[in-house]
Amino acid sequence: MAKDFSQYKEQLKELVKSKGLKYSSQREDILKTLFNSKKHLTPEEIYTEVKKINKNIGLATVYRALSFLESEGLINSISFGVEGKKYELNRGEHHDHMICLKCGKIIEFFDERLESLQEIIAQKHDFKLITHELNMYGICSNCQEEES
Amino acid sequence: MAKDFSQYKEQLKELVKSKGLKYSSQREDILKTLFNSKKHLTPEEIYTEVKKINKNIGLATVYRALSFLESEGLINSISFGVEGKKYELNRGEHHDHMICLKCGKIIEFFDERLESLQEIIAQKHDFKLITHELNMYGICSNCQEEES
DNA sequence: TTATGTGCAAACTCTTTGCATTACC
DNA sequence: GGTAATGCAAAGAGTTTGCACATAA
Repeated sequence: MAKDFSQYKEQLKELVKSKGLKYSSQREDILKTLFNSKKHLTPEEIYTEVKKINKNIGLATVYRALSFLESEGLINSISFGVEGKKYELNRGEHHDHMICLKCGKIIEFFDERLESLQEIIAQKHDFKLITHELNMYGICSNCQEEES
Repeated sequence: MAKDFSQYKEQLKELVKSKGLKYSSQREDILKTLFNSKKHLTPEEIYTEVKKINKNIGLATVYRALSFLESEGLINSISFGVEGKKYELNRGEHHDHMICLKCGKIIEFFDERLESLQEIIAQKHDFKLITHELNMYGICSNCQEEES
């Protein structure tokens, strides 16, 4: 069952309170923008989106909020070769990415075998695995059709 | 058997010739710097290194050479969260990376099971896999000892 | 000789920071 | 009322580009 936005909002409120910080509508709006997005967004895209709700927000606030939210684990970022950093809401389900080199489409997937295999490899190197990032680059099925 | 530098130099010469371009000592020096390095280097670090051989080289030349060499597959780049893009010589052996979050150490590894599993997953999504990048983040064995 | 490659500096893009002001607790 | 958060503008870092000159073919 997917969480609805009020649960993320609650999470943010508790986090802010537990740290003795203050709640702000800006951080909420940014979180909501990521909640509503089906794809990964750049800081610039988030800024544009949030402005539709709150015309007065500044780009610096977006950057500040993003690093805060990421350091607290409410959101995640991925960085692909050329396109720079992109953010997504941490919906509590780890996944990896396939990125189409033609159209830029991002396919999210999860495979348990991949997870456990990495754990085995880490152990072999006496490495304490905390997290990982797997990006598979190639051509998505749509673009393959267009090629032929 | 590991290749020695003359083979990379030859590869560069042939590439340049086949494209109707010109050979330059700068590109060679940059390639040699990557050949001699045991770790991944940032453009700035490469610039500093190359300057020891060729005092007159410009940073712009380093950037231009790096994107040329990368687009031709002679070198590879990886980009970790904060530290930006880093380059390494393509020694013809694909590998993935473990990155220690404490000391920044990079461990290279290769595991065939990981490769074939990705191929299987890609097929399931009708995705034509071309390349991938797997970064595992955690604590290396040295840093684990220090912790306890 | 002629086009590519280079070095330098300026331009650009992305991100961070300083500061006065606003707004939460 | 006191402190964190914001908006703005300026500063920084990293990278790219324009142009005149150097150099390989």
